[in-house]
Amino acid sequence: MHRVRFAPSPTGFLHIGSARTYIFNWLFARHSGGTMILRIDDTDVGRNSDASETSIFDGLKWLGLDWDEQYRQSERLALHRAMADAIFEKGMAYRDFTPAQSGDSEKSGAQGTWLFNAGMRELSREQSDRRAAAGEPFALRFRVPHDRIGHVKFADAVYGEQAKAYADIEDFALLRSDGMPTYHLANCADDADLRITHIIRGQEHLSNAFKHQLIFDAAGATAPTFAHLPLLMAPDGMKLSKRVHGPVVSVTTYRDAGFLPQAFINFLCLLGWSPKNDREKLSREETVELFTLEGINRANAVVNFTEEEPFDPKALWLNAEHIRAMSPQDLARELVPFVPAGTDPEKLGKITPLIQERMKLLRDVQTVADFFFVDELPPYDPAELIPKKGDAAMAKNVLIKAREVLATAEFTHDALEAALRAASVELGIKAGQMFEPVRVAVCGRKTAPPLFGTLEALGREACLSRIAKAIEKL
RNA sequence: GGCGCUAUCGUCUAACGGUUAGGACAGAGCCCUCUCAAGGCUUAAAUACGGGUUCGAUUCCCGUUAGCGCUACCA
Repeated sequence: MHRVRFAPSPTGFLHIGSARTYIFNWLFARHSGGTMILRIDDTDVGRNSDASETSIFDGLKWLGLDWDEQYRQSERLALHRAMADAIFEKGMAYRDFTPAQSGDSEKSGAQGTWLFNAGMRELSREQSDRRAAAGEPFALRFRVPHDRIGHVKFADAVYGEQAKAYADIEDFALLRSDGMPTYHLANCADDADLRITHIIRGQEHLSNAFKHQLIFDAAGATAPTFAHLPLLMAPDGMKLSKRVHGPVVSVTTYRDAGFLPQAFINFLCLLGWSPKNDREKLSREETVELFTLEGINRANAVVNFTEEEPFDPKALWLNAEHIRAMSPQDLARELVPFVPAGTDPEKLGKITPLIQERMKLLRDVQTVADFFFVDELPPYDPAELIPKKGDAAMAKNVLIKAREVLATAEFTHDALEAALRAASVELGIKAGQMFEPVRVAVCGRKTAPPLFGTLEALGREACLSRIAKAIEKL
């Protein structure tokens, strides 16, 4: 039985990279009939925030991907310390009384890898105990066997066999001087305790996995299978970050713009994973069915966005595909939050099929169908009313004729079309020349949904009054 | 700097060591058409570079270059 976990730290908004990690974990669990675990990794007390946690839950709720068990890392500190103690008692960790390094002073120093703080590794147990008993603060560090020849090894389900020489791994911290576990320790202790079978997470942890392997080994636990995921990059080649790339990296931005959850999931899982059958648009069920770790590739993927167009064109296209695939009834329901409050559901039901294949985002209803929701059309240039190869006089004739015809015609798509086409014949003009002024009069612009359905949805009264107003303009 | 990872059209990707290197998005053009879409057709566009191994490398190996990640008492 596979057990996987998503373990976000509540220190920022739910990022699309994190969402993708969640999605892959979820797909793996559901595909294999396993267990999905949500674990809030909140050991960094200073940086945790409630807003961040809310954002994570909101985001996951919107995605609609459930989980089976939930934990909070901060409630499991005893477990973490027990593991640290066990490792310490085995002599595989030691106390480091060196005061915490102030910031990134020599972070990118050119003098090779830092391995440990001089003098601390060799402290005798007596000395160490005495200083600790005296209340001197210390961090607990893993005693990496630097002298040992050979490598720490593990098989990554995505990246294959991994090996790193003991001599290249620094004595990382297990416990901070305030007694709180570090990420490495807490992670491994929890993963072991929760009997996690597969750790599916971002590639930024690939190098950390050697340390984690060391911890699992030291604690006498079998390490889960690691499966690292290629990272999401910005178009400028940088790692996506809220700070430099803004709201495009936040899941709620996609939700608020009117992405369908499944379209968003579809887009994200195609970034770094392929069903290998040229399928692009996938339903949730199909994705679960097709998902395997073998389909994950190794190169980072870039999410395209610009100042003008904040969403990846492929994400937009997929969203449009999913929108078109919905029943108009379902779509109308999704549209409700994007439409003026109090919009008549019946009217929305009439409008929806007219705009369904003209939308990329749900919020597009506001620009594509705006004229349905106002009593009075915003001002437009009367010149717009003049049809191709025509003049103001023709426009006026058309509108007067249209007003006459529409006053009596049955207000259904087919009847309307027949009536207006007949009218154009009567006037001796092309059908297009007939439709264009009517469209502008009724919609306030030249590009709009199909005319007859629009007239029908708008209703006789509104059409007639808008045409009358247009005639006045000429 | 050290260590790790990666490299196919602009982007996402496909290709038992043998294909005219395929698909999709975005672009261009045509068709359809009451405008706009949608749809159909067409088009342009890639194996980073250099060495091997092999009858034959996108595919395997080595090097170079480039990018990314880690190198914290953040995660």
